[in-house]
Amino acid sequence: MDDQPADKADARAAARSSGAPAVSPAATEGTPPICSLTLPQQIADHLGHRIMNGDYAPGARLKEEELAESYAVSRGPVREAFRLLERRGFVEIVPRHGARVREFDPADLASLFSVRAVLLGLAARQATEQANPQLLPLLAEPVARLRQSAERMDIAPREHARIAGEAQHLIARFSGNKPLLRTIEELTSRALWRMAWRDTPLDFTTRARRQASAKYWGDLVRAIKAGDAARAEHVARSLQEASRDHMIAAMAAHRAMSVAAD
Amino acid sequence: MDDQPADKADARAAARSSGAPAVSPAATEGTPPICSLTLPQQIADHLGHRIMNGDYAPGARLKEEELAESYAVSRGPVREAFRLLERRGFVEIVPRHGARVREFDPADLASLFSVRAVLLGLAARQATEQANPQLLPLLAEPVARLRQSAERMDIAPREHARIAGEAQHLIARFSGNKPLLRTIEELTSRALWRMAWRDTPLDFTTRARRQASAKYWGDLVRAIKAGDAARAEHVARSLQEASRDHMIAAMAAHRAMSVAAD
DNA sequence: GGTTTGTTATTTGTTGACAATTTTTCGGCT
DNA sequence: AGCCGAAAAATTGTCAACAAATAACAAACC
Repeated sequence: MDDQPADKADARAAARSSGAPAVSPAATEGTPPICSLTLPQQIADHLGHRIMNGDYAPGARLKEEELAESYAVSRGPVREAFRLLERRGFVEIVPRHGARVREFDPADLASLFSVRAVLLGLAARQATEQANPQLLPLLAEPVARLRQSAERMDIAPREHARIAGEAQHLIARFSGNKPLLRTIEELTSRALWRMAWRDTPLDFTTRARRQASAKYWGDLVRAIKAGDAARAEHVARSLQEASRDHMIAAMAAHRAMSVAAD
Repeated sequence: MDDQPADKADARAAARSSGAPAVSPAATEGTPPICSLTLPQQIADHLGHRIMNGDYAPGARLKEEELAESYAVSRGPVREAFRLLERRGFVEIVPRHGARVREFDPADLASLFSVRAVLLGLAARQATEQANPQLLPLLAEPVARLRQSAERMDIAPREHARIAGEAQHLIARFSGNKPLLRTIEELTSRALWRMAWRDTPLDFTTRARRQASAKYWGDLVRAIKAGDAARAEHVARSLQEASRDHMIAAMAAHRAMSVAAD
């Protein structure tokens, strides 16, 4: 007696009532109005996290119907979620072949950081030129925490990275350059994804590295305070490039160890 | 006797047979297979050109159904075309309010070129480091044409701009940095759109400017040939920054004249 | 008269079905 | 046995209709 659309409707109902794989706060049917986030956006966020988590390997196909079923929605929102994820650099959409998780080209990681380095350099320069008096007070706190973290090594690597990212974001924001901010944020999300990749240690933050980084940040703050835009650019860029080189070296070492274990 | 869906179907049929506002080679029903380009892509291309042409003012709303009817397709492809155009920076999509042509913030134009300048600087540096022997021969032709154009002023401004863009693209390609190339191309498409805006003269290419530009290109080629990556970066960046400053000045002058005409 | 609220109308969000295309599989051939 | 070709299955592309949300408008109230 069950006609075909019935099972799908049932699946949706089940997913909605049992909150398991449902998008997030949709849930118990009693909560009607405030989702604020669009359905495709919720799906994109969730899928993005799953991709970062390694649930989908790079190059894996993302089938529309399959995901639509798992999220208990139709294919339309899923398709739009793909577009959002493509914009964020997580997937690539090939016209007649569907969406795939973007491949992981290790060489691109270094390239990504090189680009980010020059952009953050420019951001530091323009932020110095803007000379917004709000910047230095706001920057003081994360920089102090970074220094403290380098001295006492009492902050987890992820937290250390988060604070550094916060400081970089401040620089980008106060550059007063909207396209620059936008571009940096896009590249950052891609870079972080690749860095967070699976069993990569992510603990590139040795004591020496943290101390070097703290020194750079001190120099950068001084340059901004002095209004020396050219120096600010140079310091910010060098900071990022040093970070990049350290990361590449650490990854090479890690890889060598892995190979040796075979 | 005509029910509601009939008129729409008629509209589609009419648009298909009379090739007027149809996308492009869809047409007479007999030509089935080779479109190679997806429907949303065709729509996005066409809409993009219309936006560049000024047919839609910045901030104008792009209504799905309206465009769907004009292109004789459903709303689905139009919606996806919006997403493509958003990626290219032509429109912005506000979740529950639809798509609008992106506003024209003159300040962003200078910012865009600043970002482009540092990125092309990095591209020149890395292209020099790569030292691919194919680059210099390929670069020779457009640079020669640029120099000739500066001497004889016998090339239209648009063509001059096109050749310059071609040379820049070569630098970006031969940097061997995929994320960099990608980013530069994205920014370029946005910048060109804004430059081509309406009655803007676009003729920033005075004789003096062309000569200065040609000189920069000569320096850049020499730096690449000499393998001096740092100098290549500096020259390429300076070239773009000079171009940016000239453009800003020209636009300010143009604006002053327009205001004086009131 | 101005503000607020209820109603209507337009526009976007979502859905399920159908069509076109691609990928896979199976059979036949060299 | 390996390879090419054709049918079948699976997957994406497109469509038209329905539902929800927003925007516009009108009327009533303060």
